[in-house]
Amino acid sequence: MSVLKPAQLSVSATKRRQIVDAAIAEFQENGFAGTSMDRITERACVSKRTVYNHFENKEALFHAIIELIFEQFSETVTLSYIPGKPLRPQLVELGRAEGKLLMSESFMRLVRMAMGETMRDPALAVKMNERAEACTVFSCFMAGARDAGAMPGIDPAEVSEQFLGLIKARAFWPYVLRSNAIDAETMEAIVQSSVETIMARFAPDTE
Amino acid sequence: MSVLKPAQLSVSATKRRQIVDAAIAEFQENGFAGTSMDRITERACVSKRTVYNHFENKEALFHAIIELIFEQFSETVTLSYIPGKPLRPQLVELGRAEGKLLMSESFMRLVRMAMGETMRDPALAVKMNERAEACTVFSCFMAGARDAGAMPGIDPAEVSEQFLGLIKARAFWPYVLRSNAIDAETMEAIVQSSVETIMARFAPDTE
DNA sequence: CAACAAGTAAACTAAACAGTTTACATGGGG
DNA sequence: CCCCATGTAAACTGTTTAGTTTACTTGTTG
Repeated sequence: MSVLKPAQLSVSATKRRQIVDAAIAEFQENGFAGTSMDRITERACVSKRTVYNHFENKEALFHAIIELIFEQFSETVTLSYIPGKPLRPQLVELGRAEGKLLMSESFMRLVRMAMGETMRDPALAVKMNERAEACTVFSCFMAGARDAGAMPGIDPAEVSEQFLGLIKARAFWPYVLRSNAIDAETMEAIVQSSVETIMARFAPDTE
Repeated sequence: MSVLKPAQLSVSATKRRQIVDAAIAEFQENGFAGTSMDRITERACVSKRTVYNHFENKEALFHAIIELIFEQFSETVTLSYIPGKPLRPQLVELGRAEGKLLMSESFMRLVRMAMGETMRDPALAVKMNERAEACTVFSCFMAGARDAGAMPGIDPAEVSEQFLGLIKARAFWPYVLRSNAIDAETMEAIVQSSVETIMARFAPDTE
């Protein structure tokens, strides 16, 4: 039992990394049922037994990977409302952060695959449910704005859902269904227009 | 070659119907890769050769079915703007029609599966792209409202996308990802609030 | 009713798959 | 320096799959 510090290359748990990387790619490209352990093995440049030493079976490998990717992305959008500063530019900033995530090729591939698998695998749906609390960031932001008097009397959950909805309607949804990539310019316009709508409804007096 | 009129039971193209029904169920339950032709055969109470007489292969059967279901649903939301009548109740009506579709169990199952398959099958993405023009209904409605002076100066596409986005953010998206069913009461509240927001932004003077 | 299109059951092929086993290699810590 | 965690290659099991073939039956139409 080695007691290596995490920063080190940990000998040949590099293997684990190779497996995980290969599995991510394969699952993203072919979904769960469409991916074979043999292909993962080959892509990872690793023996099949090694794969089964690290992960009990295909299902376990799949779940480990979903967990991992969600972890990686849940750290992306982190902003909170700063009292005193005007609301509009802060909303724009928040929208841009979300936009950046939605423009990530790999994130979108993951989401598309995961959606398709929630049907086959109810446990995955539960996992996604828990992780989907990234939306909490938005909710907390709106609560902060309300408490500071910038958006008096609103329901933070409702406003954050509407704001996210406006952005996703044009930046996320079309991308998921039709593989329409979105350029930075369009994304900026979407964010601006979404902020405009939210302000008109929930902070009409400002400005 | 029989020349039977469509209304008739067309002898044993009943078989075709059985195959299609079974395939719809299996594909919705297990996705493309997860579905076997044998299971379709069995569920259809039909011989395997019969399946292959009607559809060249699994892929062809899958595409025929996607086509079919989209056809079936593209007729659901059909409303156009009526000049003279006030805008708000008409928007509510439009929102309710969309809501009804989103509350359909079978439609949502299809969408979830289809999303997962768009990755594996680019041709499917193209097909969904074409079909997604159901959104045209919304766009035309908004254009009608603009031309009648109810929402002056708007971009119909933008408004329709925002309206749809607001509804889907709470009625569609959570359902897709987390299998959260939505009751009629909640749906009505969502429609009302979405209309409110759209009015605040794009028709503020009215009322 | 004869003939043919369409259906049936069941066995078959060839490939892919998840997961196991075997016999062997290696390299780093005690 | 020796030992054992861990890794490797490759063959193997048992199952599942898409798609074919064969020998036979049925129902509709001319």
